[in-house]
Amino acid sequence: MAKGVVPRTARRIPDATIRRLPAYLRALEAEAGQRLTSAALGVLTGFSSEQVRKDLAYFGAFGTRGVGYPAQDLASEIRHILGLDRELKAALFGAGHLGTALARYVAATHRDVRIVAIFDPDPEKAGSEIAGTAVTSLVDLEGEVERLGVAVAILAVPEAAAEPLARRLAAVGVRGFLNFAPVMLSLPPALDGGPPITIHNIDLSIELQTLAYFVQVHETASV
Amino acid sequence: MAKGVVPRTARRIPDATIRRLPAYLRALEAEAGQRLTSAALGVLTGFSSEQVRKDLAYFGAFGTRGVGYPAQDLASEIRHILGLDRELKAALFGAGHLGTALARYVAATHRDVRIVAIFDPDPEKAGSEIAGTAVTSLVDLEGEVERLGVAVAILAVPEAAAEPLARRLAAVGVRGFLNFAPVMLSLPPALDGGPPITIHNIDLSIELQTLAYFVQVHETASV
DNA sequence: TAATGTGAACGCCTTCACAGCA
DNA sequence: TGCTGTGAAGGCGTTCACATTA
Repeated sequence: MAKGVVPRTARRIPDATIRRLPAYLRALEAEAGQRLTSAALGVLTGFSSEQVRKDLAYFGAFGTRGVGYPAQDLASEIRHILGLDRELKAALFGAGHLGTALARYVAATHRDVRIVAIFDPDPEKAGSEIAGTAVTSLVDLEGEVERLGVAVAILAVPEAAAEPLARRLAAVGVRGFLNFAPVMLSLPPALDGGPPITIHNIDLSIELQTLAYFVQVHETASV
Repeated sequence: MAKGVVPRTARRIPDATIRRLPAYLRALEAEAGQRLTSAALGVLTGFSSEQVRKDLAYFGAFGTRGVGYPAQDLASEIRHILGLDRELKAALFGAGHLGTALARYVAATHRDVRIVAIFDPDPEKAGSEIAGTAVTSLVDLEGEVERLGVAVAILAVPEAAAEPLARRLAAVGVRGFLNFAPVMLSLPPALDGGPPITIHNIDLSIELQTLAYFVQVHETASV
């Protein structure tokens, strides 16, 4: 292959690969050494060295044969691939315990993601502040979201509130959702040929109930 | 998800199938009608009808050709498969905002999962109560866990605390972990040929950072 | 020599197509 | 007739094996 800049759209990249990139990034940032081999990165992240090499090779040839990967440069590269070299503007919905925990966690650990607004319908919460961001009522929700340029929404709201809210947000251009409510969000497939909408669901019940299965199965299996 | 050794059952059941069972169960309980076809279940859960049929067929022939599946019976069957016909005893670690939210959510929505203990090192929290369960200090952690028969642990603790804690718990027989700390837990592979340990990680950073990728990619793709 | 980058083989899931049965 | 249950086909992702190169 010709040397130099590798086209970023050359091949289709597996979702599974994308989901491993944050782990590589975390490991690279924690190490901060000069170089790491794919084997070392594998140990740090729990993936095989072949997996590490294949994943990274989708985006270009960042390593040096016989040596390994340059930690700093590779970290920058992954940040760029994930789009974390530009600040991601997020809005949080729901200032309950879950929302509060999320806001604090993001503020404390993600320089690349900024929570630009926190919305909650409770009038008693409006005006308070969580991790440096004011809690706002839902009056003029759409106006605020558009004014702030919110790209993604984090939904920490009750089950019934999630879908109507998501629809309103999708209508004003929010294209990513991190949904903690135990419902399958079904949104219209993006208005008028606009960019697709991505939904990531985090469902505690699924995790708990599948955990129940694996714990139970292993119980019977050992007999 | 953790891989885990697969026991000898009739057929090997894909992990992906297990992860869909809670969605079927939720849909069946919400409907509560007499019968549902695989197509109807598919619409409710967002999966294809073939997928629904294949998943259910792994465990037996529950449906009637030309008719569909009996909602009540199928729900019971799925609860049995997941092991939810016996109460799952869980302990929660960390009584911060996240832990509080989790405890309340589980208490409010899961009759089949019971949080039998909440542990937190903060002496000011010990003695208080969350969702009807007392918060306990870490004194005699092992004794309490064994006495209560804790099967799974929910870890809502700081990053640094997660792995040492998990090791202590694994040593006294806890076999399932739901880990919210952003670390790859690496536990010894189950002591003396005992049952395997299952770890489910819920990592907010991974979800946020991959969401950043998809939002970004679609941006460039549409131009 | 050591470790990357990559075609090929493999295995797991999903989708397809249809046989089987109330 | 209508919908389930299931072998076969197909697709996707991981693992293997090795050619490649600093």
